[in-house]
Amino acid sequence: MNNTEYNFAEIEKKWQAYWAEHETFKTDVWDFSKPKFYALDMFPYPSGVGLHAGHPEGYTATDIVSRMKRMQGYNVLHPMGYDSFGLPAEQYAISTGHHPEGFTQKNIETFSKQLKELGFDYDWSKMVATSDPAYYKWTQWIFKQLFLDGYAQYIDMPVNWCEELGTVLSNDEVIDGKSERGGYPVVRKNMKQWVINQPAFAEKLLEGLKEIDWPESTKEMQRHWIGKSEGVEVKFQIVGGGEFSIFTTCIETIYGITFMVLAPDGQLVQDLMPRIKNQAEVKAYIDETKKKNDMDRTELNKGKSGCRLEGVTCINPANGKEAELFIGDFVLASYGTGAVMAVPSHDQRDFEYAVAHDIPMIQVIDGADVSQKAFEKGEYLGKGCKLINSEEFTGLTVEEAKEAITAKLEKMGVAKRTVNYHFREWIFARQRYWGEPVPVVHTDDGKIYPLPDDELPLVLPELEDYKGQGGKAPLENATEWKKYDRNGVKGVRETSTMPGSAGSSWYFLRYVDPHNDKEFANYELLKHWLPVDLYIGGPEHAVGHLMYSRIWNRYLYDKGLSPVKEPFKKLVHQGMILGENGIKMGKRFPKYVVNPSDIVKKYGADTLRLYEMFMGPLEASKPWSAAGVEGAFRFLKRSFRMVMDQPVVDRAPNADELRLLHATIKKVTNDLETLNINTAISQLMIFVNAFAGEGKELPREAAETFVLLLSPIAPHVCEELWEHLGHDHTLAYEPWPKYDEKHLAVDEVEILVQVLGKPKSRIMVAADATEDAMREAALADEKVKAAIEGKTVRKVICVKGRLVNIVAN
RNA sequence: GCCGGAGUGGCGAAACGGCAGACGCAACGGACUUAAAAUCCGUCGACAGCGAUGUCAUUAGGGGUUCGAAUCCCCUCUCCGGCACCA
Repeated sequence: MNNTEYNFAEIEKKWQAYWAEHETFKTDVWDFSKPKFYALDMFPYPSGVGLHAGHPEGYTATDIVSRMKRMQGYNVLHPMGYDSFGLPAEQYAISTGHHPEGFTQKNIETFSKQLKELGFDYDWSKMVATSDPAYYKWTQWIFKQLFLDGYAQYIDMPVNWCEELGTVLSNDEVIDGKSERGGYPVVRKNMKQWVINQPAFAEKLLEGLKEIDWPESTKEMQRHWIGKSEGVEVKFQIVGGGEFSIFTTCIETIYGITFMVLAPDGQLVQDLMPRIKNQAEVKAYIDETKKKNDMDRTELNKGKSGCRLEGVTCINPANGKEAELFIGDFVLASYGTGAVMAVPSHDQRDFEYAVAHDIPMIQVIDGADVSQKAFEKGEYLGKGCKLINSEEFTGLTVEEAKEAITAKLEKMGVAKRTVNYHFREWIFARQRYWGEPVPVVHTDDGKIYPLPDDELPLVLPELEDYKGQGGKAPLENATEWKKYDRNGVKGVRETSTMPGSAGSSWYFLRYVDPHNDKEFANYELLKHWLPVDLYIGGPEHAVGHLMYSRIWNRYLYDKGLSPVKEPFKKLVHQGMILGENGIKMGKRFPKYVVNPSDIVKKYGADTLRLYEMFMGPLEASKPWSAAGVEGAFRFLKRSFRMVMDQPVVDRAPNADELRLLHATIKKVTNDLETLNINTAISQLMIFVNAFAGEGKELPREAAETFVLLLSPIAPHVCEELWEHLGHDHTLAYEPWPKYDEKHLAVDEVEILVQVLGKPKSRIMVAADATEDAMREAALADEKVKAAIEGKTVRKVICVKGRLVNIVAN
C-alpha cells in the first residue's frame, strides 16, 4: 500500500481553477429543456472583516443541494451577490473623505475570493451588487412605480429620530429606545417622510403565508408583525358636543365601560382642551409623556399613569350612560383610533388603571371573581360564558352577544366592523449617503416629480464631505447636484436615500437576468425561474428582509411584473455556530472566534464544508469543536486513500456490498433532499468503514458511486478521485446514482421478541414471514419459553419484519 | 406576561409509536515505530464475568394513552429565539 498523501491545498487549487476555466457552473438561463432549480443564499453585506464561521454553513447547504440537483438533471441557478449599501462604508467615507465605492469594491473582492476558496458552485457571471448603479437603476425604477401607484407616499408622520446617527430609523432598527447600531438614544419626532404603505398588502401577505414552506416560527413572527385584529369601531358622543371613535375587539363588554382613555399625544385631547377644567395637570401629563418616549417605557409603567379630564364626559351608546374621560400613555395615538373604551372587570390593563385612579368597575361576563384581577377574553372566550348586567343581552353567550351587540350598534348607525393592523407605514428614507437616491424632484410649485426613466439611474454624486451637517442628509452638501431644471421642470432633488432593505427586496428577481438594461428582468425568464426553490439564511431576517421582499414581490405580481405571489417557496434558517465555549462568537471572547480561512489553510475547504455539515442539524445552534474538525479531516483522508490506494476492480459487487451501496445511495439522496446532511454524512462514514481497509479491493461501481455521493459535500477531493478513476471530465454533470429496492431486500430478518414490552430474545425469520409464522417461531424460542413459564399468554402482537410482543401474565 | 423552538452518554448528536445512544469526538487498551506523529484494530451507561452472556438503570421532572412512548396527550421546571401596554 503506497499511502498517497491527501494534498488538499493542491487539489483544491487545481479544481477551482478547472471550474473557472471551463465555466463549469455557468447557467444558461434560457435553456428551458430541463426542469429548473433555483437555490438562493441570503447575500452578505461585504464587511471589511470578511467571512465568519457562520457564513459557510448556510452557503454549503445550498451548495450541496444545488450540486445534487444539477447531477439529477436540473438546470440549476445558484447565484451570489452583495448587499453593498450600508453604514460601515459610509463611516469609512466620512472618516477618510474617500468615496465609499472603492472601499466597497475592495471588500467585495475579498469576499469573492474567500467564497471561491470554499468551492461553491456559484455562477459568478450572475453576481449583483446593490450599490452598482446598473443595479440600483432598477431599485429606483421599482420605487418610482410604487410612487406612481400611490404606495410610496411623502407624508408627515412621527418617526424614530436618532440625533447621533443623524437619521430616521425604522421600528426594527430601534431596540429599547436605542438605535440597533451604536445604541444611541432615539426620539419620536414629526417629519415629512417617504413611506411605503405596507398595510395595503397586509391581507395578501397573511394569505400568502398559507402557501409557503417556511419554518412555522417565522410565519408566526410575520403574522404577529402584521398584527391583524378584527373588531368594531364605535362612535361615542361627547357631552356638550363632539364625538370620537374607539376600536375594540371585545364589543361584548360594552356594558362594562366605566371610563374611556385617550392618547395623550393625540389630536382629540387638544381639541377638548378648552373644556377641560384641570388643564394645568393635563398639560403637565402630556409633556411628561413626550419626554417618556425616549426612555424605556415599560420600566416606567409599573403603575398605570394617567390623568382625568375633569369636566368632560361621553355617552356609552349601548346604554346611554355617562362615562368619564382620561388620558393615559398606554393608549397609542398611532394605533386604532387613539382612544379606547375601558372595561376594568374584563381587561387587566384597564383593571390596573381603574385601581390606580379609583374608578368603579362593572362585571358583565359571568364565570369568575373580578375583585382581584380582570376576567379577560383569553379566559372567557369559547367557554360558553354568559353576559350579566347587560340589559337585553344578559343571558346570551359571549359569542352570541358579540354578534347581537354589533348588530344593534350598526343599526343605530354608531358602529362599523373594522380590521386593525399592528403593521404601519414602512419608513422608506434615510438621511444617509450610501444608499439609493430617491429619484424624485420637489418642484418649485410644491409638487413631486418622479424622474423620467431615461434619467435613471440617478447616480450618487461625489462629495467633499460625506457627513450631513446638523442632522441633514449628506446629499444636502451636493449643492449643484441638488438643483434640477430640465424640460420646464424646476426644483430641488430629494436628498434622502433609501433604506438598506430596498436593494435586497428584489435581488432574487435580478439574478435571473442581471445584465438586462431594458427592464429589471425579462418576464419570460422570471416565469421560468421563479419562485426560488430553496432559500437559506439566518433567522434574524424573519421579519425584516423576508417581509419587505414579500411586499415588493407582491406589488410587482399585482402589476404583472413578477410571475409569483410568493417569491420563496421553501425557506430554511441555518442555526448559529457558537464558539467552542458555547457562546456566540464575537468581540467578547476573541479567542473563541473561528476564521474560516484559517481552517481552509490548515485542513482545506472540503474539511470545513464536511465538518460544518456534520456538526448537527442545519437549523440548530451548535458549538464549534476543533477536535471535530480533525474528525472530519480524518474521514476525508480515509476516503481519499480508500479510492486512491486500494485496488479498484472491475468485478460486480457481491450481494452484501450491493446492499450497503444501495442503502447508502438511498439514505444520502433522501437526506440531502431534506437537508439532514449530518445523517447523510454518517451513512457515507458507515460505507467507508465497511469498504476501506488495507488490501481490500474496491469494486469499481462502489468506488464511483461513493465518489459521486460525496461530491456535493466535498467537491474538490471527489473531482480528484473521479479523475483518478479514469474520467477526463468534471463529475458535476454525472448522473446522480439511483438505488434499486431489489438490492436492499434480504431473505431473512432478525426480529425482536418482547414479553410485556421487555426485549427477551432475537430470532431469525423469513423476510416475508406471516404473522402466524412469526408468532409460532417466537413461542418456540427457548428464551421466550423461559420468560413466559407459568404465565398465560393473553395476546401476541406481531409487527411484520420487526418484532413480536407477547402479553403474558 | 405572550408566541415559537428545544431539553437524550464525558461532548456534538442518531432513532416511520417497535432492540435508545447509529455516526463522529474525547477517553482507554493494543498493533506498527528506536520513539513520537500519522495510521490501523479493539473497548467505551452501571454492576457481575476471561467470555458468549446476564442483571439493573436510563431520553429534564410528574401524570396519562398504548401490547409497547425519547417520540402522542396533560401539568411542572430549565434553556434559547422573538414580541412586548396593539385596545
